[in-house]
Amino acid sequence: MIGISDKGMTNLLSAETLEGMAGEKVTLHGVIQRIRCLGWGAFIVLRRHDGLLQCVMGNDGNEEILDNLDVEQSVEVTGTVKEAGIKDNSIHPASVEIHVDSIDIISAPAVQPPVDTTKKVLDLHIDTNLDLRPLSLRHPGERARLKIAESFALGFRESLSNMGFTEIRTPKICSAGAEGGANIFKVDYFGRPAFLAQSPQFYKQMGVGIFERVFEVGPVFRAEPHQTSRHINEYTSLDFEMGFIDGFEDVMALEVAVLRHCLYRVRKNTSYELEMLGAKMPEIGEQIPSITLEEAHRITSEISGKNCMREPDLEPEEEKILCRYSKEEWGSEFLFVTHFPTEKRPFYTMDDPANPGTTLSFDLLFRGLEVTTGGQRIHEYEMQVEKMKKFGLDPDDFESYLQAHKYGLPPHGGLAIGLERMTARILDVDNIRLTTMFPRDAKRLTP
RNA sequence: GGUCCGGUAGUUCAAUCGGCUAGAGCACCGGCCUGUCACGCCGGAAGUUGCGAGUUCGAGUCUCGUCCGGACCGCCA
Repeated sequence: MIGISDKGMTNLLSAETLEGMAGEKVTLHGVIQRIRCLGWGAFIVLRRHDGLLQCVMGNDGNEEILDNLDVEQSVEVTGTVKEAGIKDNSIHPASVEIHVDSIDIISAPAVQPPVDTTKKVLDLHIDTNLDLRPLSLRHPGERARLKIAESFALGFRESLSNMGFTEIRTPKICSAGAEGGANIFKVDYFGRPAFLAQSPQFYKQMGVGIFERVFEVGPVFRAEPHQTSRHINEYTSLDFEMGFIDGFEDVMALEVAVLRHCLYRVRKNTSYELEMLGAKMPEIGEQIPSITLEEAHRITSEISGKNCMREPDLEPEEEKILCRYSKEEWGSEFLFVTHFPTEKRPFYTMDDPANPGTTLSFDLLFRGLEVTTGGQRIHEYEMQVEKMKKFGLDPDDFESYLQAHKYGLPPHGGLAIGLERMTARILDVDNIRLTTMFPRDAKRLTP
């Protein structure tokens, strides 16, 4: 037997730690991101867990080792931390650098990278980028997007956790789709048909009966064969569901609070990445404006000159017009749109008793794109059974789900935020695939 | 599924009305450079123009077929 102790674990020497260590000798690891050779020596930039670190090495007596160094080698460096004023905003820490005593190659790539990841801008065709994802994501700007998405999701978890929500993990292999639609992936489950989850909706509602307030960060699957820059077939859904609401406005109010914290967390945790990418973070003022779908159509009809009044939903062009309008008129880059028609919303959506034909539901638009859908759900058993029948669904097919209603549920509602879409709009990235680590679309199953 | 656009060096892009040896940046290789920061300077190598057929004296360019991709639409909690 040997004992494994957590004492004496490797100190990762974060960028912040290194900034306070001028004059000290350190040994650390990294991967060579780029090398700039000058007559007297070289600048060796290491890619580390939390940024890029500049190392400096003179030629004298080092000709052979410098000659052997190459990008993407894993190295161990020993040297002295020195003050530096580095202008390149992809370097972090920027206030110090390492004056190298020795550098050892621990591991080297088998072949030269097919694309240039050493430059500030990774200038790749999207298809090349996605084919080479294990490599292209090593580029500081590419991986920064994933860090920002991570921080946003972390903010989501933190804020809900602090407000008494329980984080749940629900099955992704299900016996029926949450929407009953055709856009669902079928899988073989020991000879029985099963489906990949389109949404944790059913389980969130059951969760309300158990914990009152629940949330989940997880994958959802959509089998729609659409080919657009804002759709992928597997994405990360930030979901919550809460009991004892007075109306769907409570859900929207909570989203305002959650978003505020998510944006705070992104600013706080990824300021280096935001600056490197030149991101313009949105601000949330006192409130986020909210309009009904009818008002929305009136506005877009006036602006575009096209009559949109009879559209049951918002078209992509309308979403863009509305966001521009919201920013100019109300100073908000976020905009709620409420009261979507009954037939455009799933069967579990609560109808608005005051406005027949519409539902107590909302979308949140942000910078021209729908990033959230939510609303109040039906909590009474009989009402839910009736609406299923109206939708042409057989309640018997949803027996296990309906246990939640049958045994009593408080009035409740919730929402889902698309993480990759949110990240793409924060960073002004055109294609959602570029804010996804390994995107899945109709034509892409690898890497 | 529909409409439009594209496929040229490892990569990102040029190539005028169909006309000279298909060019350039970056990467790569060689040389130079005492603080770079998308370093700089000099030189070099690198191509079955997605694939197949056709028209033509001549095709990256025009036509047909085929494969692959992109944008938008349909669709979309």
